[in-house]
Amino acid sequence: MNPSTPGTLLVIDDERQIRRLLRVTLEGAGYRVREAETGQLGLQEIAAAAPDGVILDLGLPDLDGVDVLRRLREWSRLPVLVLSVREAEEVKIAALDAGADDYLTKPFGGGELLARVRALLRRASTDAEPAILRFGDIELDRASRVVRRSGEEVHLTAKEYALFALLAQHRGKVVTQRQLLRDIWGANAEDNSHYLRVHMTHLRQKLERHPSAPELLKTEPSIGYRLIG
Amino acid sequence: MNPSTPGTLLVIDDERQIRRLLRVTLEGAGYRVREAETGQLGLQEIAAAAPDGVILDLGLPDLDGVDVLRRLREWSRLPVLVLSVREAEEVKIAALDAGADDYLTKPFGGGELLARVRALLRRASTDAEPAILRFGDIELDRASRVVRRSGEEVHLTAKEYALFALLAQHRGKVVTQRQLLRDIWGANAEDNSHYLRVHMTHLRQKLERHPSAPELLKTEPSIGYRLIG
DNA sequence: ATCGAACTTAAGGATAGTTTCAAAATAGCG
DNA sequence: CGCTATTTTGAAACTATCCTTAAGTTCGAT
Repeated sequence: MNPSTPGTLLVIDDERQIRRLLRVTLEGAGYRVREAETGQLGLQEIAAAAPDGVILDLGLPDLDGVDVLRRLREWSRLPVLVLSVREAEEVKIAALDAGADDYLTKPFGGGELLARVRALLRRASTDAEPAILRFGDIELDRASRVVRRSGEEVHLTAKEYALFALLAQHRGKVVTQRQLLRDIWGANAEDNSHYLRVHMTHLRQKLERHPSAPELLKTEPSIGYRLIG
Repeated sequence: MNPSTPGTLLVIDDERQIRRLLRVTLEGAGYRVREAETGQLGLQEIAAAAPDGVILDLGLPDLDGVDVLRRLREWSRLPVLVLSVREAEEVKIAALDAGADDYLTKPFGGGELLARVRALLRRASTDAEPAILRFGDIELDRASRVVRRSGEEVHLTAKEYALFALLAQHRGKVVTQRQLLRDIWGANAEDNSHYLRVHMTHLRQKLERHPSAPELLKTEPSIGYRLIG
């Protein structure tokens, strides 16, 4: 938003055309841009110039883009936006797992690029959330891991708490079954949506006024659940 | 809108007459116009001159117009308006599937051409997709996966939401039935256009002021649907 | 005008998904 | 080690959503 401090970005890409496209687009929006042609040089540049964010093409000749990312993550949380071609799903996922903050599929429009970059840098600067969240007469105290209902403490089991906390973190948004399962039970339980259903029932019985007509913990059939806040 | 920056357009057409007609009409409205006689030359011109949009005739002698489009889409999302004769439904659909942004049937009036071109460029300039899209009194919050109508939340089923979100993503441009079916139901449901019709009816009943005279969700008979935004 | 293709709309049954209860397995704690 | 709390598993009833069928409508073409 503030054009005086949009920040410096490092583009790591071996194709000159793409580098030029990125430079033009980003400088047009007020960012300063540095370039590196290989992963090796990119890592050096990061250490030397300390940019505010990195745009990393996954199709690099020397190091695999994912490797660059892994190495970087050994010592830095610098925001990284990853670039890939549509087909490379595998690579994209590997990159996200290795700590990429976002990805963009080639070909992309200038507007989309800028939006992603903005989001990338914004996220990096503000990720603090208050410790106590309130939803009607329910409150979640994340600092002490306690849930209260009209002031009274409600005992939740580990899974119940994890579920509630995750939904609370995304208050108002639908959280997919897959996401819930992956975060709480791990990646290999992604199909056991039954777990979710059972624990959701328990949660409702502890937190809802009328458990069978929930006002707080809503179902989105075949998608996921959502906490109304 | 702003006559000082209407942009440069590349016309790719083998018929001199049509090129002249387009040039006159577009320059009259303040656009700068470049021309290319074949698909081959057109692609070169795009790479060299970087126009803001392309008007592509599908009836080219060297490359099939659809091929030109496919090649272009390998590296660019440049807005493309496609020109075809009324009879060539197949080709038109193929072009839209290959990534054309809009189409115009020959013969066409100058006013219609200009309106489409304006829409084409406007759309391209604002593809910094914000999380919340607005269409009249309807808003689509993609982050939360929620749709509101005059502020009130409207509940959409999974299919309805997918359909609406897909159309919204391509606001203003026709999305082919095939595209919709493939994206939402999967590749093997490409013929069941009836699914679309039923769910579109439901969507209209939830979102339109007068469901049987839709202002938002328009039908393009035998092509697809289009969300006016 | 009439026809046909494509579309809209309504309604019921089929299906996929959800809730709920309860019992079996597991984990955690004294 | 045994007890309890928790989680997982299983089964049944229930519900929302989706698909299908069928009738009516629109619109361009013959």
